[in-house]
Amino acid sequence: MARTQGSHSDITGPRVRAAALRLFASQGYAAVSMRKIASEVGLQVGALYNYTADKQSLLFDLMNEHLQALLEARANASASGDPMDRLQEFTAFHIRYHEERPDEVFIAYMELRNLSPENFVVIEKLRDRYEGELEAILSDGVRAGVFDLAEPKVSARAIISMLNGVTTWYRRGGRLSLDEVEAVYWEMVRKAVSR
Amino acid sequence: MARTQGSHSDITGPRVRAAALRLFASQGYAAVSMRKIASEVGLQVGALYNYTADKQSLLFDLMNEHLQALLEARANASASGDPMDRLQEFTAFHIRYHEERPDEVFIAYMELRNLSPENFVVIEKLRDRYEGELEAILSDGVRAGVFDLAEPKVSARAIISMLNGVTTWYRRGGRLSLDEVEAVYWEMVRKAVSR
DNA sequence: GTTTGCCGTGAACAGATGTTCATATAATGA
DNA sequence: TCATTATATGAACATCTGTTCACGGCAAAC
Repeated sequence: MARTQGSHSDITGPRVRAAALRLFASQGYAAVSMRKIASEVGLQVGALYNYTADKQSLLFDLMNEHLQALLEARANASASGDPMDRLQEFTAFHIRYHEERPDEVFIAYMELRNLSPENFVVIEKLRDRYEGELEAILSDGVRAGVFDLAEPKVSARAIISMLNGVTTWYRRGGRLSLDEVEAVYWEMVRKAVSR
Repeated sequence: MARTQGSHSDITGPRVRAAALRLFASQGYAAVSMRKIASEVGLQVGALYNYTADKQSLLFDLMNEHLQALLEARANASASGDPMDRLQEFTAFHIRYHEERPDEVFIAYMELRNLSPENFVVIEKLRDRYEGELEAILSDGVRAGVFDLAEPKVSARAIISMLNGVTTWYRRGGRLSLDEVEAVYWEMVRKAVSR
């Protein structure tokens, strides 16, 4: 037997990545075998290696693409204006962007330790760049006298942790709409940074 | 060959759990084999089964003991008084208790998906009980007019997420002392819940 | 209509996996 | 001193692991 009718690289490739994403997110990188990914796509194991050099690259590529897309989306959305407006925009952006990509986010925060050392530094740098944007907003606000924060760097981490928590419990169709969730979190963030 | 001189169950047992704890925390449950745990303790694999029924029980026992101890520590420390004092006490308690047990905390939040379904519901219930204590403080505060929160349940989760973040970056001997970190977080929590 | 090369299969590899068990010794209690 | 028990070994098990590769058929290019 050989390739079945109508299969093409530009279809199978994304399907492999999508399957890996879903499986890594739900069971964890180490618990997912290449054979599980293959059978999810409807292939034999060997065929996966037409689309990835190895399992590690599959993980790295997923995280890298996610963070690249995140930074790009930020670059396009980034508001100018006073720090309070920028902070609100950042909060809303983070909650919405992450809610739309729960699997990517989950992997990016959970599977860091399964990256090879070289891959880890790459991903860490991208993550720091994103978190640095929030820190810059907070520092600007402190300088302008709008925010009252002794340690903007620590506060940035605290806010990111808080916002990331949304993805661990929020489910569409639940008691609260995403608009309502966003409003609750923004109220807390706004008050937390104000004097 | 058989058992080597001076080995005893009440020494080896804790050593097995300690090794499992350290390895699970640093590499993840799925990535740690029973042989790795055994060699960390200086045993052959088979001997581990004198101390645990299987690998899954090892994980469950670690998480269960951690959460039981956490709830017990809470029960002893729980302050009465007005909601603001109770919230401050909870914040300080959480940061300190978790900082002292980074491995246990890490496992309790990261390895939930590697629990069998039956074990998961047990652990989830314990975790909900802990988070419920914070929610109760917030609800009391809202009732008393001290706090201004539209959704105490959501706010409780937000605060827990924020506080948990400390363990992901805080390291002893860093730029900030734990007292300083605690102060920064408490300022943010206090302002976030106030009107 | 023939050739080319992409995209699969299926088997093989060397080693790792969780778990069980017959066996052997050291420590304990009689 | 001897029998018992607790605690370890080491080998075995069936299965799974990531990765490689010779092979073959399909579809497009000439």
